[in-house]
Amino acid sequence: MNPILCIAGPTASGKTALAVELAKEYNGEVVSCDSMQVYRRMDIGTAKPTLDERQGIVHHMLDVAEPEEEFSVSRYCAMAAPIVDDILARGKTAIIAGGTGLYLDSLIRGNDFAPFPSTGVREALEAQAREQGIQPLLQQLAQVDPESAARLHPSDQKRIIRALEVYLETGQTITAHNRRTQALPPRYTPLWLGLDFAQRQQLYDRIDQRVGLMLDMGLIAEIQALLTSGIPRKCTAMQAIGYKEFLDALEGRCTIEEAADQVRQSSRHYAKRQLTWLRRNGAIHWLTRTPETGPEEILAQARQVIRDFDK
RNA sequence: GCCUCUGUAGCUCAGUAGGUAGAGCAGCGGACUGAAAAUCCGCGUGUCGUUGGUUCGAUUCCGACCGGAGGCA
Repeated sequence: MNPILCIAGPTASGKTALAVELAKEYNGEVVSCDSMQVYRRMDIGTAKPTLDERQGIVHHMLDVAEPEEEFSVSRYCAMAAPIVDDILARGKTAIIAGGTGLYLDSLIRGNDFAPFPSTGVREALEAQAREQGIQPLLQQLAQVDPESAARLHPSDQKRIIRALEVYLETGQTITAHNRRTQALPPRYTPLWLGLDFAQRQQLYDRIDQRVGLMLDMGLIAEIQALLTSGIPRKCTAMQAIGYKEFLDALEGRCTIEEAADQVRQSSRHYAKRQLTWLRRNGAIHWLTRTPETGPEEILAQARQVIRDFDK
């Protein structure tokens, strides 16, 4: 069988459980692919698999950064690729499981990223955007990289700034850079499995349920502990769904119940975005659940896909 | 029981000086290459409570009825 399995799907779709079951059957190790589970001390709100849930299966890429640290796709790939290679070298199956589409694709395709400016270029551009609006920056971009300027929506400040900073820092356009990395052959060719539901509502119900569970498990206390440890409120980790909203409640901007509603809402929106990302990946074998299908049936479907692949 | 207000999209509400209606949120779709749980874009037909009447024409005016809120008894 293919030594690399990729398990994708929206939040609360059951990726963790499926990954562990398949790891047990195919002598595998799990490589988590989640932009928030990389942070230590953020366990409940990120739905990081507990030791019990891991059932003795080795999990990589969990707890590899402090919440106040900068983390990024590029760092993720730099750390995860050697781990995948090592698993394969030891003759085991690498099971890459997670919901962060960009990280998943970048790891698999072996994307190479343009250097990140260390000189405060970004801050300067952001300040300029704040003072004069994005229009001058977009015009500046149009001068050096007309393709990007045309492709990017004028409201997409974040990407306009990134495109500009890549040019200012490297002297090359992000368009040229992307073209080059896309021309490279993919680093891995995994067997893709995707989890989805026949009825969107079923996913949403699971999300609602999970948020309640997180509260019961002590999410509020987890956030308070992070705050007492002094982590800055505007670091990347604090943008995580379930954290930013309850932070508002803890700081008196809303009630706990309002925050919980907001978390459910943001999670639904997020799940939808995840599905949009995944849907364009034609390599995914979708395992679709209905209210009647239990975890065993999903596992059986997964086995079937793997068997078919081996033929 | 009487009086007043109210009934328009899944929700909250605008509006039409009579020519069959539009916002926010929800929902749905999409983009995405060093913040990605981030960031950004697109999509609005619904017996205008029911039923009579006036009118060429009613969601809009009038009546009755049925919901809802408040007030007086």
